[in-house]
Amino acid sequence: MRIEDEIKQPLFQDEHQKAHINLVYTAGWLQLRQAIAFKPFGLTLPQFNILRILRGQHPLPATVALLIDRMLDKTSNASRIVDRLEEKALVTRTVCPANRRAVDIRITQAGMDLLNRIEEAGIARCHGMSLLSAEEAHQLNTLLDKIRDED
Amino acid sequence: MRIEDEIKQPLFQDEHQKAHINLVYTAGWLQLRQAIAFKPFGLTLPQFNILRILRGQHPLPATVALLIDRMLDKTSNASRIVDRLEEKALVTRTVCPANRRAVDIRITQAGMDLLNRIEEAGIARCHGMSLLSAEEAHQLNTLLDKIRDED
DNA sequence: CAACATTAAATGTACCTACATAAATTTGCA
DNA sequence: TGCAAATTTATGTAGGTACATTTAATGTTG
Repeated sequence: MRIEDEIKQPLFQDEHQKAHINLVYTAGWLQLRQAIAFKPFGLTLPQFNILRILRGQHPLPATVALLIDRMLDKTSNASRIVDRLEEKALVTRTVCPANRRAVDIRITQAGMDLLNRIEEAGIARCHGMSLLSAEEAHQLNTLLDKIRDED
Repeated sequence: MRIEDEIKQPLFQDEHQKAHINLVYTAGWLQLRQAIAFKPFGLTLPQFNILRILRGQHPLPATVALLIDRMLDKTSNASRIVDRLEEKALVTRTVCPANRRAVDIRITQAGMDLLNRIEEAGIARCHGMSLLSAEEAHQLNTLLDKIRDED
């Protein structure tokens, strides 16, 4: 469906404004679908992403600072997301012996098992993007990188 | 900056997964910049968007249902966003005489003035997108629409 | 060494989404 | 008419972002 019809706004100032709105709308569309897919596993998207980072580190621990560094959303509150994972016994938190200000965060076996079950279910695959050819996906990457070029 | 470097993940499964992450990341990047621009005016992005819809309706009122219909984020809670705008006296809420279940929401003069000041400041223009040519913006729109085609 | 600055994480606040449910009103129909 | 169903908004709860502040531990420096 064209973006015009999705949000019932028939005219945009120009192709740039339309692309801006389309980009934000489409990202939200993708994230909503992913969130719904994760719901049966009792995970939110940020929780899933942190679990994956922890698995990538395993058997080494991660600190909160490392999680923030690796996360898509740098300003999110990793500390409180880890709270929820800890409540569900998917991660452990221990004071780092080498630097007692820091906290060592590790994925548990239960966390590993959950990630495996999610991946076996094929949930983590990129829904939606499958309608693009590899060439189109590459084109999209190029355009997106260009948008952020002033960074 | 390439998305690989932004999130310190050197390798992706394929161009599709990369495009997915790139899309979500870039949308967040754009929205954060917009949110920062609105902050001096005491508005959040959803509040600004609702104010614009109300101006589009003016002098007719809008109902909550109409706002939801026009918003990018269909599942957002328009009712509570209107709460905040009402507290700031940027909108009014009156029971709709024709249908007393519904609520007539109208932008106030203060709301109009605020929108004008924001637009004079050029805040609402599409940051970032300006680095794309019109042709590229069009290409981007085509790709994004295609992603959501299974809708 | 003591005082101060810096760092790492946690916490508080405001506002947001997502979703379920409640409350009030209107509509439809036996 | 009367009552159930549908509609419209508001509210409750869980979890998220954004940002300022606090707390504890570590570095640094006179």
